[in-house]
Amino acid sequence: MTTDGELPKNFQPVEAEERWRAFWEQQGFFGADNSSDRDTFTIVIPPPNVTGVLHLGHGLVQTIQDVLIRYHRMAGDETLWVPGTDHAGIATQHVVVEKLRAEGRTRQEMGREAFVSEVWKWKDEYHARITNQIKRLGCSCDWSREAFTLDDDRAKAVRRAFKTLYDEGLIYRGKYMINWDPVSLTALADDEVEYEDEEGQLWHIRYPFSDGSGRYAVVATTRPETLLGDTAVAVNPGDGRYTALVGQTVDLPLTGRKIPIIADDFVKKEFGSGMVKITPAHDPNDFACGQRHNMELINIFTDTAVVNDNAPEAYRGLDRYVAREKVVEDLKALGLIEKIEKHPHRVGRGYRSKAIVEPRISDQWFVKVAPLAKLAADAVHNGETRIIPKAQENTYFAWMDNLRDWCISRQLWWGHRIPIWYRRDNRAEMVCWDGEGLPPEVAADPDAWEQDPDVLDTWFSSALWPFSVLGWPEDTDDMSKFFPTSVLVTGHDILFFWVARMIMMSKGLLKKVPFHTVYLHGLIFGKSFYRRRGGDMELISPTERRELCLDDMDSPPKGIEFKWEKMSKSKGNVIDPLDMFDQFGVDSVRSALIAYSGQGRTIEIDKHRIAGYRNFINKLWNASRFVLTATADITPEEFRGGVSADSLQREDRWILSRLSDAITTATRHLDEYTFDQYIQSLYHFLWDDYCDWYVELTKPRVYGKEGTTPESTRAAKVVLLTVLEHVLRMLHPVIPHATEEIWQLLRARLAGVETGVPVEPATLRPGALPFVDNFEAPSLCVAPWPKGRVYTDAAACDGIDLLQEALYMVRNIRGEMTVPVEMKVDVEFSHPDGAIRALLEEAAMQIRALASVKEMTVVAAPGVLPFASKAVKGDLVVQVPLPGELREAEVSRLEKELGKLEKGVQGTRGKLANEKFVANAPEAVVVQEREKLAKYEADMEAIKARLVELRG
RNA sequence: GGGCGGUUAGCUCAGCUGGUUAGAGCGCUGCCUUGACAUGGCAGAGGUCACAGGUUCGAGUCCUGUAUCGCCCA
Repeated sequence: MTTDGELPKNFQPVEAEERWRAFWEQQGFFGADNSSDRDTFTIVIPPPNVTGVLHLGHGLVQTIQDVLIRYHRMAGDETLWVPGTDHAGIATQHVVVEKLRAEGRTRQEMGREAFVSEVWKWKDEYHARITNQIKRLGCSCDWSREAFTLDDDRAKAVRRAFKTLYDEGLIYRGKYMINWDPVSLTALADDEVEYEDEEGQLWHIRYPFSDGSGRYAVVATTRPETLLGDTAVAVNPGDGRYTALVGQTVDLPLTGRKIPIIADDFVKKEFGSGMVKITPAHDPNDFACGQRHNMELINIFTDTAVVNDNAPEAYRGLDRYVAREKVVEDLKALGLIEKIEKHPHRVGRGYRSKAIVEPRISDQWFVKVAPLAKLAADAVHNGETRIIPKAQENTYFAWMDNLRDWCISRQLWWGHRIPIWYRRDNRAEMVCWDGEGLPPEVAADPDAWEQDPDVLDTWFSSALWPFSVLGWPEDTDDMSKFFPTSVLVTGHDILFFWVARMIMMSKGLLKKVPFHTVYLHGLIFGKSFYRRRGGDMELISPTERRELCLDDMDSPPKGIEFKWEKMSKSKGNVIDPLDMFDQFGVDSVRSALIAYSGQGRTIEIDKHRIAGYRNFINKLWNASRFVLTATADITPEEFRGGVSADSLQREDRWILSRLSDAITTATRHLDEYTFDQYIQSLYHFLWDDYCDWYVELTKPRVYGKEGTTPESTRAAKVVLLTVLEHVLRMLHPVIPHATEEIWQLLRARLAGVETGVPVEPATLRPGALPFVDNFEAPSLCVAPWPKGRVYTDAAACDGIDLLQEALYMVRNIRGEMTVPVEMKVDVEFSHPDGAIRALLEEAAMQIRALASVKEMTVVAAPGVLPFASKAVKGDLVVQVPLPGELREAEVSRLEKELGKLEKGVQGTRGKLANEKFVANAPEAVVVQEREKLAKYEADMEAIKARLVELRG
């Protein structure tokens, strides 16, 4: 570590991050104690998939959690953050299958066991990558409690949950229509299908009536190939056009089958001709209709969506889209296509494989969700769990009211095996077993039984996550100490997939909510660039984007536009967090993410904003560098001794008051989950109040300029250190590495660690500086969170307000009149109030330093000067004598000033002229307006008078 | 088609229960390498708060409608 004599000019993030990460881990600061008697604060991580690598969305969700966790740890809670990863059944199986395919292997020829062990290898590699990335972010998880959704303890929980629900009749098996993914070869739940509007066609097909009349029933369909599985034509019973036809039959083309015309309410009269084909085995609505009419189910596809033997020979073995073309061709040849129209329609795709889903009848396991959904909806209604932002609660309720049963079986090998054994000679006889190994019946006669080959939906195990990671179903100390957990942080896109199901399972199995608060953040979007070509927008490829250096430009060149879109590799709009870490440091990325977190559903992140926080951290670093150097002579004893109240100067009392406010504000924002405002409030406190004002105001004292006493110098130094130390503590949750780095430098200097003397709170001594010195803690991450509202000095604040105003008036003149800094000016302040004159006199040294002033005079009434730039604010008048040639510049400056005042006066005068305003508005508001007007008018008069003087 | 959310400075966003001349960061203009910081300092320009009505003494803020973008659901 560098000593503060040779601190680098800029903060070096990468090296510091590594060092402090190792230190925190070594010291075990992040382990939680389930035997402590402190209040708990618990978060269970949304487990990232082991399929991929960290993206900025992970960065956001982990940072929000870490901010909460670090804050509560500092605030003294027994704090636990459980990390872990998700086995992601379909996604992971998918990538491993692809990898095998590239190697010329298939899972079928390998066999289940070999394949699964192959997936475990993949999992181990990616798991290591993901966890390292989470650690790189600085996350303060308790890694001793890390869990994986497919490990042994979680398997126990899954079996117990399954058996419990099975015994209660909430899990059942049945033959129903499900969404079949013909690439992943598995069933999907309803919410695992993504629908998108695509340009399709509507084929109007003639079905000849069987009566030989030569007439046709015309049906419209978006999927002509399914004709091969049709079992009826349906009309609406109220459709007068067709009432007479019901009961007759038509000849189903290409198949030689006759099918009936039936009446059913679900048919829309307006769709096509009002007659629709019914394919009960390949469409959910038709399936329901088929059930009502007791129809046969003709499944015409294999599991890879190839036409099977239930169809006429000519079509067998064709892929569904090839079959479509042939069916249409054959129908055309027969003259049975009436017309073909363009028709946009919704196509469902598997959310992992992106394959078009085929509705299909099959035997699957389901969770009966209605009773669980009611429990889950009630939990939010009655406030046991609250959702932030509140608007999302409506979305949640809408979903809970419309849930269909949840298909939980997946025809995969990677996942929790369904804990059901069937008797081979009678599959209706089954055993559900939640213990280890085989159920006793099966163990007694293994050959007579076989286990269900399928695995459970990943979300089934994820739904148990908040309690399975704490040891449920065992009665563990972690469960009794840390459950229910405090907050769940996740993206609003998995409110249903995951959040709702956790609440359902937790309420259903444990009769408790899994967490008291759900905080939903937005999704991160990136900038994609397009070139306008005619009416079309053409995506600029990632390669060209790099060549043109579009990302480094502030605005795109002519002809190129950008759009914010969901990040995707193909669009080239992905911001790689690891790149950002290398470029700007982890703390900057964390800060930017937190600053963005207040936004709604989409977060449009720009790397300039990350750079902005890099600058902020650099500001913090340099302020600290200055303070450390300037206060090098302060001993631990002096610092711990504090400062007596009477040696505090006005600016000290002001900054301590401001610090008090900052503590209250920052704490409130963290408690209210307004993270953007938390960091913003500290940003301004540090940069504006502390750096721009306090540090500058105290410089004359710190440097011991004439007129300062040693006691005043010492007070300034102690306050500089005290405020800085508090800011470090408050920023630590979001900027953990840089703050620890600086805080440890302070601690090494001030804690008196070499003597091992415990630090005594300075607050205990009357009249002493009322802020506690906290260097007892070995690390900032376990230092106490500052307590708010301990110090207020209104008079000091008024004084600094006036001083700032006075300085602003002089600086404004300097700036507007373009007076170079090196040219020192003389200033005359005038004010009728002697107390204010005294205040200005006292601040003379500071005013000279901060406004480049040579001679400063303070008088009761403005003097007559040869030529001076003049500013007026109420009773305070500032005159800056300047060379006569600036007369014109002064006139235009004053005119500009006058214009500003005019704008203010107009509004105010208008209000006061309105009788109704005066009559109806609260007295305080009216008085305020009157005072305002009086001030404006007075200032205007003064400026006008001055203008007359100058012109005359 | 139903539901929800957004529309505030060139860009990205704050703005709580209606009441100072509507704010911030980045970008922009001018001056400045002054002994923490040019990843900086000081000063400055820039907004009819999407549009149209309404409620009110008073609307960025509340209500209705329109436009537009986006998300979810059918």
